[in-house]
Amino acid sequence: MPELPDVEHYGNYIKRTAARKKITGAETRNAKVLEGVSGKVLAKKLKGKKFSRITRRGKYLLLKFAEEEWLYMHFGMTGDVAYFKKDKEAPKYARVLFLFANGYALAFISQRMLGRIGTAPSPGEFIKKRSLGPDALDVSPGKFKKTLEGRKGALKSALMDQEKIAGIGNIYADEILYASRLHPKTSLSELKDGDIKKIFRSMKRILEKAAEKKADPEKFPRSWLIPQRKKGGKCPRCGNPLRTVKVNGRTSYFCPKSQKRKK
DNA sequence: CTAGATGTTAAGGT
DNA sequence: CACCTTAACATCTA
Repeated sequence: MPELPDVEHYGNYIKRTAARKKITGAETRNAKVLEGVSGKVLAKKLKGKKFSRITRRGKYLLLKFAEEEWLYMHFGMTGDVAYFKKDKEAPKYARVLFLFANGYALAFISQRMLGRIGTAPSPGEFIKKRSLGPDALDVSPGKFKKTLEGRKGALKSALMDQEKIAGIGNIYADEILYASRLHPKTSLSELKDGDIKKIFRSMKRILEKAAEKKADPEKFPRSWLIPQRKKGGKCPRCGNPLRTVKVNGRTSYFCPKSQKRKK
């Protein structure tokens, strides 16, 4: 479930497991997830290095392993990381294993193989190349307002546009809209300043709380939409069945009672 | 068996 | 340029 809170959690996990361990190599089991680098070159680059710094921008995790050398990870629609003892069997769908001198390995897991791994000279260069917007947890209220103001299209599409704000996907966009009591098809042009403030505050609160709960929906407040975000789900506020509508080509869940369309 | 699932990108169009 | 839609990617599950 890799949106911002999930990736934040993976980064924290690596910080307390694989970080600062001496790397002895990398085992690529599915080269499909590699971008711009071969398994052989990746292993050679990493050998003898350590992941010395870990940072995140939106849904991308960036790991420093040398001067001007960073590894980036993106998880696509499904993904995880797992640190395990190498004499044990690797987790299912482990596509790349980073091997350490202590006998452990870090698995990059990608069931649907939509995840990607590559290298970049620095987070700054990487962000520029991908045109990533500010991280959703970092963006200031002023910048947020400017990003949404005077534009066309659906609010939800803008929230999910990684070049505008990085980190929000379909699931958390629904949660933010639910908290803001806005219909998923609300367009940017009908938003008032008060709405933008409300959306901003909901966004920060939700992403922070979700990251704190390690992106585990079972630990989310029961007032949230996500645990009910499934067929037959009910609105935690009023108990009525949630409805769905397509926005941006993706399914949106919402409460028809509290998220009415203004226009 | 079929449709849809947390994402991104390309290609085409308005 | 800004924005929209559709398809594709590979795999699993309802």
